[in-house]
Amino acid sequence: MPQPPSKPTRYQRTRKDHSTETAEDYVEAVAELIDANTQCRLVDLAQYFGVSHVTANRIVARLVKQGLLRTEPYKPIELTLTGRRLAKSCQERHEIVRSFLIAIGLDSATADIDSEGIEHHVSPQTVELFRRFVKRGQPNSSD
Amino acid sequence: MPQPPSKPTRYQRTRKDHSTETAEDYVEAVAELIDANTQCRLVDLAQYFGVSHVTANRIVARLVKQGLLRTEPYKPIELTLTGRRLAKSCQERHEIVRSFLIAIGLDSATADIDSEGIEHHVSPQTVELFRRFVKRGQPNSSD
DNA sequence: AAACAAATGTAGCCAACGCTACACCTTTGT
DNA sequence: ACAAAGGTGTAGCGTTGGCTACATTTGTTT
Ligand SMILES: [Mn+2]
Ligand SMILES: [Mn+2]
Ligand SMILES: [Mn+2]
Ligand SMILES: [Mn+2]
Repeated sequence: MPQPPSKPTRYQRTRKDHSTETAEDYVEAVAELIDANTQCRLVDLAQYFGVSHVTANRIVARLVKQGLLRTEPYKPIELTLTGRRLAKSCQERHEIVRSFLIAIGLDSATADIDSEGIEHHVSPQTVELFRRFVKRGQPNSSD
Repeated sequence: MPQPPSKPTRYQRTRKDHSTETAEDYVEAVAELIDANTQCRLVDLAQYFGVSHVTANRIVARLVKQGLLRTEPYKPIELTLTGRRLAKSCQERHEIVRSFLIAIGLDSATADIDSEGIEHHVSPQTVELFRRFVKRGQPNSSD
């Protein structure tokens, strides 16, 4: 038998979301820190995520191995082209989720928090619906 | 100095969401399986989540220790009162998120998937906004 | 009753992501 | 130049959640 696809459960989708979540958040953070601060040091990342520098260091090492970041010992952290692209698309998606939550009436502080988790679980279809909703204010009629 | 609260980053909130996610999903699943099938066996849970029975077993053991589930060897899994309450509130929150996504135009299959991840990251304020949005039907209807 | 199938339990492995403690490198200030 | 401070690296530990392999118990079928 040629391996029936046996569609993954929705829980498997959520697990997959979580397995890419760290990479997404880190490249996004590196991009933001470079943008705001001209460079991104390990301590900056550790503080940004509220973790120890050891945790940040190990994660950075893995993302280097995955081709998203570039580092030299004791030097600031840089994005590869792939990393920069991923950061950009994550920032856009994140911002759409955040502004959508605000558009339906959430305060911006809570929107900051909620969108940080939600952003990794929205399908392209959902992002598109959010985007349209934000753009046109209220309506979401079918068109 | 008396330890300034030093508000947790939004990433710490997301990590906290994830740390309670498994418990929430499992009690919800146990409740649904009992409701649909009169009892919940370990294999049912393993299949439900798409994991091995070993993984399900270890998680069930931890939830027993946490007072959410009750088990006897080789017997079906039961909810404690605390577990049943948690299951109910999670089911309600999950259903609000799911029906909200449908209300803004998402197909129900994708809503099933997305809501499975999103449900754990919505603050009470956001749930309330979702609930109101669903209640007054499409945004065009006024009340 | 015996055999077989299914469910459950247990041992032991791996990876991710937290941490502390300590060592080493770099930068800064005197 | 050198000491202090700060940033980085590494060793080692804990928890969670995946897995395979194998043992044991339970249920079903002959
Ligand atoms: Mn983000
Ligand atoms: Mn995030
Ligand atoms: Mn869920
Ligand atoms: Mn999540």
